Amino acid sequence: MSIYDTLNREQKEAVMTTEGPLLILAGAGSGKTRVLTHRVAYLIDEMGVNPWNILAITFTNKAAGEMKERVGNIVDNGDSVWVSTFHSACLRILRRHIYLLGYDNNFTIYDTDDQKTLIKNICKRLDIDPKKFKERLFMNGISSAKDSLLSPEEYRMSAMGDLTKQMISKVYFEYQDALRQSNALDFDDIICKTVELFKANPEVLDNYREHFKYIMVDEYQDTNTAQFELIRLLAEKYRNLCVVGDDDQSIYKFRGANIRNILDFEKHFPEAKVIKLEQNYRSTENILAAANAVIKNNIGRKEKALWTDKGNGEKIHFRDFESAYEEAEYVSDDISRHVRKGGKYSDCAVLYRTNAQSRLLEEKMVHDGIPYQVVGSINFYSRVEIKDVLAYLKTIDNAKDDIALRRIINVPKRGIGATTIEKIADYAYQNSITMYDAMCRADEIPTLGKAAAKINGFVNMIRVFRSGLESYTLPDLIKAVIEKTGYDAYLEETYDESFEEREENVDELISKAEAFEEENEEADLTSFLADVALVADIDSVDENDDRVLLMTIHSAKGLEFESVYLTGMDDGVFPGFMTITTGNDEDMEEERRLAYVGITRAKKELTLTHAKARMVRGEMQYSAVSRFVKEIPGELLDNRLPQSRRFDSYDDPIPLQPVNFDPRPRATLRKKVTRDEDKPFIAKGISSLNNLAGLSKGGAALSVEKPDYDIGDRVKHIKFGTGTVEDMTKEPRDYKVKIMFDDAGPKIMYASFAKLKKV
DNA sequence: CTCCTTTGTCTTTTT
DNA sequence: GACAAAGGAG
Repeated sequence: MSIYDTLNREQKEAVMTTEGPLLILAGAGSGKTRVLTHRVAYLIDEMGVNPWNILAITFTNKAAGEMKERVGNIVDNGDSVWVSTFHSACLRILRRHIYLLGYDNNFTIYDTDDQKTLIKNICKRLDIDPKKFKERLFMNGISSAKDSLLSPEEYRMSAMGDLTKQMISKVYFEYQDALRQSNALDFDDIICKTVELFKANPEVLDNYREHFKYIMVDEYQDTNTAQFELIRLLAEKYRNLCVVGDDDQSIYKFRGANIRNILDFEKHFPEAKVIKLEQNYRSTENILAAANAVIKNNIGRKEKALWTDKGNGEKIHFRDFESAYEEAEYVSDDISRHVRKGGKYSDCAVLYRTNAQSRLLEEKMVHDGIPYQVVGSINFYSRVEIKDVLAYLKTIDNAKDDIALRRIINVPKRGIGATTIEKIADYAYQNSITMYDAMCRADEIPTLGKAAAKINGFVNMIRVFRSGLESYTLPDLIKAVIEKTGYDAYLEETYDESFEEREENVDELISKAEAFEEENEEADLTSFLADVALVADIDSVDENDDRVLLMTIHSAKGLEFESVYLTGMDDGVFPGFMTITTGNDEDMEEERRLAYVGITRAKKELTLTHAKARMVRGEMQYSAVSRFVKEIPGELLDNRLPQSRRFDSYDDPIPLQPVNFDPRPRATLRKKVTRDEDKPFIAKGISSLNNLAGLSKGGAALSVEKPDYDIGDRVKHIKFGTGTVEDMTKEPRDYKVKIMFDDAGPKIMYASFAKLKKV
């Protein structure tokens, strides 16, 4: 009996088809990870392929690590297989060869924040009105140009007759120049510079073609044009390319993912063999039926028939709530119940469409003492304090990085203000040198005056760090930076409330540097910075922790849980308001695929929740049950939808508009709200809001009416306990109350949401 | 140059 | 409700 006997017929066929192009259409939960690992093992053990000749691309670092581990469990010399993400694989290649494109091999990586800062600076220099042209527009424009491998020149050609595009083209040129000047690459560059490298240097490409004779790509449906081109270049010679994907799970169009890559695979590789994996080993029949019922509303997909032998299982739970607050309460309570029955916290995942929705859930879990981890929202490495420290390291490592330099030049404060910085930037720009080089010549810049002394001090400090680079270990270097710059003290005086947490984060960074040195032989500063730039938040999840995971559905891709809560199943939240109003079918289909991904994360239990009202950007939003819930046959749910809604067709726009929908531009609406606050429209909104918050009991329906407590009264809050009302001010829409809580200290809150009870 | 307040803006998903 | 930018005072 061999390890391959545990595979089903199709899986076995996929594992044993080692030569030529192969497309594996792997439905959700069909065991594709097993297929991939076994395929690697089979190549090595049975086909005698050198592990070094295998390249496997995964979607996250975490997935790469897991696959490496599993392969290592099956075969002896699995270590030399390249298993990594597109970005880390390309990074490894570029570190060796990018000098051929005129960059230094110790280039830095710009994340989205850095990108934005750079574009902002460019816009300022080009005198672009930020009100008319938003940075976002340029970022998206440039990014999608790069995703489709358009150089600034090519983009300019395509921009003919389109004023906005011409504008983007201008910025794109400047942006690319600035990146080169700073010896930096952005995320997209990591891929497309590799393609550029291969195209410009056939001998390098050939070298890697010989290296990677067998290539596998996971989550193929989410590759973009640049990634496809990269793979095509590498695989063209030996044509041993195996891609695994599911067109129904393509959810990264916004990031340039091109669903045609999977739909047209057989056109690009006519000799390709196609294998469908349709048996689902993850979910019960009910969950699968729900997923199938939703996804079948999409057109233009590859037909698949997922099935399972796991039996019906429990019905899908559907719960409808008056407010997002109650929704969070239910989810939290239900998880507690699950644990009381002997389950684990880590069996459960709470998923939502947008990161902002995590807040209420989190509060509730803190309150109930449920251990949880929020994945996403703010990546560890994008916290300000971490970015600051990293900016120091970047400046020490690669002094060409202007963005990093600008970040720390006056943090902590050392008396170098905005005017001085702009003078340096101007001088640098005029002389085509980096800002750091300009600062080294501070005495030659006439306009600086006495600020020059401060700049010399800064430059000297960086020089000292740099001279210590040889002798310091990474953690020591970070510690030295924090000490010499007085960064700890700076944190304490800048963030009076959160400084402890921030200091812990910095300590965490030091431990990560320690771990990095242990794991890597060549643990130099450059590679540490690169490693850190490509870490996704999901990579930090440890299965052995018994915690509930909270994350977006996007982050949950590739994961599975015993019990999944899909929260915020509201029309307007999921699918998003924008998708509904623009009426773009493609966008709606992508949202639907996202729903499909969410549903299919569940193994045994699936709970869908909807809240009739929730706060979105400070305003109450009312919504109907998500159309995706309505696409699930009623008999699969344990709780029928409310009759009136259930049989509404959602083609009919009127009943499904959020109650406060108003076609006027926001600004107009807002002004009106503040000016005549007791128009029926508003009054109605507020009173129903009060009902939802459970405040109508005392008869005080309108929140503009005074609460039943006053300054000096003792009140009780559900989370903060008892306290004394210190101040109360009437605002147009609500009362703002300041309370000194006995335990939690002073808080300012709005009366209608605080749910304060007089004691 | 720095600190504070006020004003305005907000499509969401991430390597 | 959260955050960045802008404006004004010290």
